[in-house]
Amino acid sequence: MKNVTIYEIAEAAGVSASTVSRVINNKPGVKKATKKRVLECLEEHHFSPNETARGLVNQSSKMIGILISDMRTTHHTDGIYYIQREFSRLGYGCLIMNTGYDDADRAHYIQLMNQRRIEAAVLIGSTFQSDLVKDAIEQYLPKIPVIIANGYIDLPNVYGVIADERGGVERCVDLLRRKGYRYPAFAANRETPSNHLKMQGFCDGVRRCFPDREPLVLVTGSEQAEIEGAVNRLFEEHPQTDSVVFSEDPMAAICIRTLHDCGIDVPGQVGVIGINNSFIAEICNPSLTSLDNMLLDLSVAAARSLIDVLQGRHVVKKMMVYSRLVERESTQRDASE
Amino acid sequence: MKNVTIYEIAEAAGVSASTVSRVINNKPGVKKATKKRVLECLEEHHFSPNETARGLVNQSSKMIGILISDMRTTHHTDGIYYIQREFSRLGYGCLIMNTGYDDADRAHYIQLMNQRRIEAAVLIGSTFQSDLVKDAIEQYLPKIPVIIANGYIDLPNVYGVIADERGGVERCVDLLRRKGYRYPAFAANRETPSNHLKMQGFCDGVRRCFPDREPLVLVTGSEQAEIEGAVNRLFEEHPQTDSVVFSEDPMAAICIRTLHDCGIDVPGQVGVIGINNSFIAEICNPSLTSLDNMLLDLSVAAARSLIDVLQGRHVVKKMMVYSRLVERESTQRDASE
DNA sequence: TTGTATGCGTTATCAG
DNA sequence: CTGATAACGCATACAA
Repeated sequence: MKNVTIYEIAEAAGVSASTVSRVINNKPGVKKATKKRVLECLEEHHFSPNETARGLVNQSSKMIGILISDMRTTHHTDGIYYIQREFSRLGYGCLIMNTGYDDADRAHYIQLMNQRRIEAAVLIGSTFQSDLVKDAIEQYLPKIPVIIANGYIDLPNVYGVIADERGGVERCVDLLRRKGYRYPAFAANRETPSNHLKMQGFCDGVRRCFPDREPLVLVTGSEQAEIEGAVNRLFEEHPQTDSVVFSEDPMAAICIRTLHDCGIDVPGQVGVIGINNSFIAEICNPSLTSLDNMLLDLSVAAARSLIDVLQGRHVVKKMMVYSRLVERESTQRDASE
Repeated sequence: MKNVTIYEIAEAAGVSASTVSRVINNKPGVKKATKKRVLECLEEHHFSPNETARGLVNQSSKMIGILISDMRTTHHTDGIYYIQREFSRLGYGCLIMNTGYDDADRAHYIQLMNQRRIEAAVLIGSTFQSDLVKDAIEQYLPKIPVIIANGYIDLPNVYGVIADERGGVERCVDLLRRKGYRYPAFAANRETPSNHLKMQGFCDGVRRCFPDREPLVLVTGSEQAEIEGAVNRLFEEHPQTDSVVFSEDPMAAICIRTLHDCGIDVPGQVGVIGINNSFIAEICNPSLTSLDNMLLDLSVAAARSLIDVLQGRHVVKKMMVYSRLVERESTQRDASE
């Protein structure tokens, strides 16, 4: 019960395989009548062309590869979704792989992508900015366009669109000062290039807004218990702390919960800011002020660029999408105190 | 700068292409020495086999297809993640497509999957239980194993593992009664087979726990504003309502926010239950009692089944994963009132 | 142990 | 307008 081939169609229609091929691909130079006949046979036999064979002869897989560390990190799924939809529209399939955070594994996945002869690749996340990944791209994907969402690698075939994390977080500090907070801290879940930029932005802001202060920065881990623990420790060891910027909304949400359970008022006693402006920011109580780093716009830009490259248009190699600070209740207090 | 082929390797190593092929595939009958020489050339030329060509000759794409309505619905990404990882381990690539909710589109995507000659398919979500999808499977994927996560279609090559939504929601009603709530309502975001089962479970529960009561059920839409509106309307039109079960956690979270803004106490005046036991349930304030329908376990079971089928083992055609009710603060009141 | 020839399903290049 | 024929890159039966 294998799939029917153009030869069987050809036989059924009393023509040659080439004619069938021409009909399938809407090529000119086929008599109306025969075309109609072939079309009928195609329909009747439920023919659907073998893309594998097509890919072989056309030297084109009509597939793009999407690499992501872990697609369960929700703030990236919007991007994948968008990219998949756009490329689907153009007849491309999307091979999606979760690489994890180990660079050697990633190199392996990049090789796999090459074996599938993908025509372009999207790497999602700043953590793909590493030497091993760079080497792997040079070795396995040197000729196809590669775009990094929220990152950049300096190679001829690599494009990047990055978020304005540093500037965005710096503006978070501005906001905190405007609201009367005096002792801000910054907490990241893990060490990533992206989080590093956020830390830098935070330090920039603190040094500018509170020149006498040493920026207080911590790395917590991603588990709920770790974050709760870190928050508790933070307020024990630095009781003067009156505001925290978190590298991701969920962390901020957990912080709000934790403080609430300790009887600490947000935003009255402590101001909290998250990053990504995700759904969680809306449903927090108090709702969460969050830095929207425009991850979706970023993916949109990435997809557009990639499509442009594939269609031979000139494309900016590296660009930045500006972020936007969305104020909500978690920083809403008078600048009085 | 095309990719190097086995012929070029053959030439470089001074052997024939078939020998190279044998080495690559670790087939027996190659002299140690030549094998070593070939291996060196392979390494040196950065050879990586063209999976497209392999697929053509082997009649196997080494790809599975994953169809999902919208991967932004977070409670499904865990499943995709797991499935991708398991199949990756076996050397399979995952072609992932977001189909949307239109059945005709889905049929189209199923055809696309066939063109790529995927070796198995995973359909994620109860909404794939439709006649058009069934027809499409019969027509385009009649011979490869297809598994539906949280659904089932009666076809020889289709397997299904479903969640115990009906029983689970019925137990939610039990819990509410035990906690002293008397006027429960149920709200779903949209009409899906899965939500339908939940509604039925709710009705079962109400009829058993409160025989004199007519079950109160509403469909709200998925947007935040729609849900807020529905909640407000619910308590206007049915002021006696003292508890609500929502088809998804985020809806419940929004409800908690909305009630809080109206000065209605949860769980004191109103009990709230969500479904999926997602991250949101933990960070709600009050934290959210939620029915864990074991979506991850469900995906695990689905992946296992699919792998078993592919490896020729016998597999249960249809199975159910039991749900688990996780009590948190949003229903935590004494049964007094 | 190795090489030759053939085919996988399709498209493209020629002739006719 | 249509039909042979040769690729595409690899694997395999068969010969040597």
